[in-house]
Amino acid sequence: MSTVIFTLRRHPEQDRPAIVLPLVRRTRDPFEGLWALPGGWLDAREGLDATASRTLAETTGLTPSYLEQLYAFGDVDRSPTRVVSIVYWALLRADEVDAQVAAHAADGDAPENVEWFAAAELPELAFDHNTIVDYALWRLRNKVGYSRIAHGLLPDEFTLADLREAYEAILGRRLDPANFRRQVEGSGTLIPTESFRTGSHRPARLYRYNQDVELADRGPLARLVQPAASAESR
Amino acid sequence: MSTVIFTLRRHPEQDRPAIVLPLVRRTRDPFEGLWALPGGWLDAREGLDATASRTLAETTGLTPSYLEQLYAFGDVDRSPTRVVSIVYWALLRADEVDAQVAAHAADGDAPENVEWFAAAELPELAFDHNTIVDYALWRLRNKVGYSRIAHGLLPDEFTLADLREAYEAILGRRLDPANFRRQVEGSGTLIPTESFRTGSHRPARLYRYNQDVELADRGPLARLVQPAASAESR
DNA sequence: ACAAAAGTGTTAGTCATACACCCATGT
DNA sequence: ACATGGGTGTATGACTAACACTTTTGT
Repeated sequence: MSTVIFTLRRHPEQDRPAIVLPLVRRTRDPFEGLWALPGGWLDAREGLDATASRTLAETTGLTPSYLEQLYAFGDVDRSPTRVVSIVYWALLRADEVDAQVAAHAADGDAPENVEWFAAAELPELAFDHNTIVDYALWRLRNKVGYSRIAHGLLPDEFTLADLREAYEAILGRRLDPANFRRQVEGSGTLIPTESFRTGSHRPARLYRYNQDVELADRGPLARLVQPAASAESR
Repeated sequence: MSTVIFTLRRHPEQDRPAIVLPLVRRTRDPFEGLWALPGGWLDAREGLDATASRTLAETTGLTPSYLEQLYAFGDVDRSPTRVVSIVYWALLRADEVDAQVAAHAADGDAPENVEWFAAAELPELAFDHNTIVDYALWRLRNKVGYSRIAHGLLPDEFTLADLREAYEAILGRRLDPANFRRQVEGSGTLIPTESFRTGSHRPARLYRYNQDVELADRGPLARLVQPAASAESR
């Protein structure tokens, strides 16, 4: 069981955010010393989703805003000892990650052997994890085109530019601000607030996500899959 | 490991084809007597795709024209003894199924405890298999909208009406023949032949699928997943 | 001749894209 | 004042859906 965890990070020198994900350095064979996806072993008394949530919390200390099964990998040659690995992928809100990282830095108890990498510039990973990340990114890119999933990367309140930059980071290309505004406003998923973000140039209106709308349509799986995210009802 | 196997069947009394799938009657607890998806156990020396192909062949005696992993189900309450089941779904060409069924009928060695059911009128199934079939149908419906997957249900040569009826069976609604023709002709996946199917009214041109085009874009998984269908290169 | 499916043409509506333009703010 | 991002307006082309129409066969 492994999880590809995505969030958005704004590099200090750059002005545009990028997709980043946490990796864990392996401390034993096989692939000792290489970076790998965080994961854990399936507990006999635990559902698959619950296991993914748990291992994710153990790595990042956070609850994902979105969690979905990616694929089950089980080729005989993917590891010296053939292992079937069920892989999930998740989105974390950028603000929660920042808060968590800051808290760790203050306490001096940053998790050992965990590091965040830009998804576009990954090193060689253990097992078939490079392929797995590629597939997760592909799924994310596809899904952003027909769902509201990008909101899973943003805080409660955000500007249209924030949202657009999230889309741009995922898709890897610039979007027309004017057209983007109309599309997203017409989708009925945004609730405008009366607040504005000031600081540079003309203030931008802050929006809030309409929690009545699911981030993604999971079809007949929706009633089966109940992530422990009852915290964010509405 | 289970597989949802779809094919198209034209009922004698009806003129339109419908989606059907084979089920196996359980001969032991749990759920003895109920119908269930065909499946088998994972072999230690076998990849997941290979296992799906094998169990599919054991049930139908056929090689699928399309095979894709559906989902890994592993809720603790899905079975008295909690089992993680990796489920695949597959498409079979209608003509191959007909030939196989006819051969069995002639030999009198029709497989025991296997029966084909219309996907729209399933009985109560064992485990969570009703949900699994619903999900497979949902995936099929979605996929038919952005891929050429419906060709996996058809023989080498087919008319546009055949193809349209396959789409209609999957989507559950009628399509405009004129618009359907233009869309599919413009997609570049069809090769017209010089043959026509006669028999009723004006003869219809037969087409052939362009094997250079994949039935569906599998993204970064494409190079990993190599179904043993090298028979149909070109 | 007529019914029915094969196949062509035409039109209206919707949507994505490009881009010109005005608005409001910090410097 | 002016640069810059916020926000509005508008034209164009692509694609979808609806449907009238012609063609070709079997009966």
